[in-house]
Amino acid sequence: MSKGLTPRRENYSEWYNELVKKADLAENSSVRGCMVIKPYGYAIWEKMQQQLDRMFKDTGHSNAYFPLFIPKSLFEAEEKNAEGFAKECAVVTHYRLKTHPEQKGKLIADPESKLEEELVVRPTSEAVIWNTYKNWIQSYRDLPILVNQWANVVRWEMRTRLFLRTAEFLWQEGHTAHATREEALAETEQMLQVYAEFAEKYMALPVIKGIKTPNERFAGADETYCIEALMQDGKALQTGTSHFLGQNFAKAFDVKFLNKNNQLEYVWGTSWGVSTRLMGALIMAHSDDNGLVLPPNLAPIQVVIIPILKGDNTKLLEKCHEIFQQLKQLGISVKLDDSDTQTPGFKYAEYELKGVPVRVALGQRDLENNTIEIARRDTKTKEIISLDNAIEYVKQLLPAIQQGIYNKALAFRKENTVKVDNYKEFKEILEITKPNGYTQGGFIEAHWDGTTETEEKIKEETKATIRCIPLEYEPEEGTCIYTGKPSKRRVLFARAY
RNA sequence: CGGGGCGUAGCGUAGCCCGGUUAUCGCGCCUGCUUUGGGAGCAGGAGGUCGCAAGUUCGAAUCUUGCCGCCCCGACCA
Repeated sequence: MSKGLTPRRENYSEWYNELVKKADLAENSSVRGCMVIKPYGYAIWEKMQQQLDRMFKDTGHSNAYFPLFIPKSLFEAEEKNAEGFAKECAVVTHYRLKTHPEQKGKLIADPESKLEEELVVRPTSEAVIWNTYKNWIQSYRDLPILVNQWANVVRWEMRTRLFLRTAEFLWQEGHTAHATREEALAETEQMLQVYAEFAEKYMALPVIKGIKTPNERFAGADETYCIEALMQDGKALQTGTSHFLGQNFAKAFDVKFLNKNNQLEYVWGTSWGVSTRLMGALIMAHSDDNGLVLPPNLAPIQVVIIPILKGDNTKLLEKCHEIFQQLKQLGISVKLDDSDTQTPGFKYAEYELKGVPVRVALGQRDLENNTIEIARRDTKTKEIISLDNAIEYVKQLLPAIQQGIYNKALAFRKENTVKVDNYKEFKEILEITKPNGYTQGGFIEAHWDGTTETEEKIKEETKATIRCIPLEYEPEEGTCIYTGKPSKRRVLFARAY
């Protein structure tokens, strides 16, 4: 482990890449565009999964699993969806290898094994799932269907970055079917709410809920809802989406049901997902030049105990084990690092790099004074307190850190969200680098005339896109910053990942 | 797919322009001793198809050609 990270102000994306690797979250694999998620990184993902899964179950959903491969004919069925993903699909064309006729030890796809129908590796599962739902649904009594799946998907991206954009990634995709438009819309909004709550309470990440413009909408949806977060470099990151599919997939796959009046109707659908990209959001929202900063609610290790070993450590280690047990009984995930292969200083740096929220250090001197040193990762502050209060102190410290991290991110977002009313200022804001040396742009609230042409022009000229039409913004009369045409509400612009 | 850059030990690199003993240095790794309250010190040690292939040459990490891979910038994207 080499010392130190590239500071954010020197090179923000270098900082990100190094952090992901040095904190043992993930690494590049020998497969182009695909990553290996390492145990520590996967542990964080598992914490996310567990909590999200709980929230899905609490809102009535069940998990299921659908195939990785989608026959091309099925994939084609919903035209817009197919078109939207066509350019990034991996396609299976053969089902067998054979020895190379000339080169010993080499294999080639057996030309004899060409598939009659090619298989698309799922970039998303609407096609297989709606094709299946067709068989599950006859009557209004079969509805709603509330299913989620945890799976991997493949999107052949041209440029990839660990967690933010990889050719294969892990996610969950919810797919629901409903008898009415209202019910499907309510589901779409409910799941957006679930995502927002998860982001704010668990990831300590404030998010803006909104609706995508037609241009940014999911291929095959009537409406796409999203949550958008602001990263420390001033770029926006979409952290979750929830789609109202209307009857598009029902029509494409002929999914009808008999309603109470004995009339045949198409089913209404939704789909919603979050991915391992959340890991990228977590990293870029909170971490600093010393490494990861993890919110306690998602930290695989919430508290680490480091004994300062010297001479006879029997009493010291006894005390450490006692503290370990007491914290563990409170349901805190705690690690006692009593290895003598590293010095304490090394361990401090290491656990800081890994974002462990609370560090507890105990040495001979503490035993004599009946004290203990407690350090918090988010503020980099440490205190020496009485050993008698240690457990209680740590217990209240974890929620305080969780809140502290959220508050900091929220304050950052407020500082970096501006209302802008003319295009000149709009362009200037995007180019200003803040005193910290690495924040540029941020969220810009501005009026837009509602046309795709204007949106595209602004994107071409500034690289900023409309992240969403925020749900919670009050309507406000104004004029489009680009065309001067009338506008009824502000939308949220930013440069985005 | 266009434009730029890079492949030398697990990682980061020097050497290449101007070919010539045993391929440089740092981190990491191993052993031993001393250490341990913010990334320990000293001593010793292991580790290399110089991306691959062909060519030029008495001789190639170094020059030439071809190929492969990776990174950065653009178009596409959770």
